[in-house]
Amino acid sequence: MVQKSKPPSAATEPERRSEPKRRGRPRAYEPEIALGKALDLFRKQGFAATSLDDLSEATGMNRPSLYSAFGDKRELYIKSYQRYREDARASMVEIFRQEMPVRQRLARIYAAALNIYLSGETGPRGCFTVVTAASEAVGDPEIRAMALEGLTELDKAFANCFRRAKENGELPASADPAALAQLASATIHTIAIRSRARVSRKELEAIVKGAIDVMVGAKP
Amino acid sequence: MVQKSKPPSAATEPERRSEPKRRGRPRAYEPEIALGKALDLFRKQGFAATSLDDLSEATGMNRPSLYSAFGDKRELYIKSYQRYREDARASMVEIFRQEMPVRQRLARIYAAALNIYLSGETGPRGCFTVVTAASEAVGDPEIRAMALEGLTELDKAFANCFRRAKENGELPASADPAALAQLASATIHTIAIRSRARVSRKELEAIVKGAIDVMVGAKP
DNA sequence: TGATTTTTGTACCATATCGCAAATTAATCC
DNA sequence: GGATTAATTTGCGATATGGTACAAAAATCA
Repeated sequence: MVQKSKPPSAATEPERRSEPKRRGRPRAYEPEIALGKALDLFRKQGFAATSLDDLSEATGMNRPSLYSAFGDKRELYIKSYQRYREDARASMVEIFRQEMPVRQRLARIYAAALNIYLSGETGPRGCFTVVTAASEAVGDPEIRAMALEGLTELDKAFANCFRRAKENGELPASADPAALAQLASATIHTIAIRSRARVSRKELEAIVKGAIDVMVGAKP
Repeated sequence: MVQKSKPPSAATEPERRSEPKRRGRPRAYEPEIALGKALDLFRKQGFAATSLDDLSEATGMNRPSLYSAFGDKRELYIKSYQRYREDARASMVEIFRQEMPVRQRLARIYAAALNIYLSGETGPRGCFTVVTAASEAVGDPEIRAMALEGLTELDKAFANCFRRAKENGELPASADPAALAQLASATIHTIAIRSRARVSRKELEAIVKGAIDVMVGAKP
């Protein structure tokens, strides 16, 4: 029940700035990587199918430690989802910010999404929002709010992207950024779902290419 | 533990043709409606979160009866999914078959989809494939095969639809039916997901309209 | 009526699950 | 070194879960 054989010495703990010299027994785990392991499990199995024993084994923490660190199962699920959203946002925010042609921007966003969805040792992990959060959303208002936030955040980013493209003359004046954005989001959703059904990366990339062609016009 | 207070007399059982005069004690349930109740539950809660007690209560059958009729939980889940796909196909096959303008055909397909996704007494039920089957698909080859089948079946129907539209001159010669089809499927998937997050019917219809406009051109 | 057949109803088993309490260990503070 | 603090470990308990055995019930057949 140990996360790392090597205990975190002062030298091997670069993130703790100023070393606050915590009082009691030191933690045998690092919260961030433990949360990452929990996230992996929830993404793979969903909420109900993931037991505390599974989580305990994956994180290397026993149950009381899990509770003291993250609260009960539902809280851990929610914290995992927050972490997922932060990671996903981090992997895309730069692509949305930098200046580049729409086509390239879209291609890079979808490449980032595919990397998130297809990674995983025991099979593709898919998208947290699509695979499990949407499922829990009907019954849990807090999860529903987070899922909605995730959906609209992506819609807005895409809408912004198409609006800029229109201003740059990359899209015709008749283009509707909001409608295009929702199609762009829909493409994200469809590859998330298909990746769960183990559709190959190649096919998913073909879907992405076709979608981009329809949205911004076939490459000249 | 009774499905209907009125026992099925010979007169009130129109579907059993020729009345084979079954030998033993008559069933207290009708398999078709019991399967429908199980389907509702699985759609709402997914596989793991649905217990046999839940299923027993919903179907009005006790567990031994459930087993003798449908097998274990996984088999019941698979039979529910088959039933769902049959129902979904039935609600769309005519729309795909009949002769009508693309725009109208798409509108009617999406209306049918929304009816499936938004119905439900305790909240929107979403799409079986998207909400729960995609989740189980990574770990279960049989479910994965069914999910893949459902996805490609829809893709093909849409591709066929766009191919005909192109032949009829409703779409430009440059249109790519396969790419459009995958976008049309993606739109199905996105409204399935959003419906689970309780996005209103109005908003979903707006998304559908925008998607149709992009796919076949804004209405003149 | 009595034998046969099929389904139902009750009860049960072994295990899994969530959550927590109590004792133990390892660090710092004085 | 002893007190204090915080995390770990072990283990428990109440309940839930998937699955099944077995007897009672309700129909047909002879």
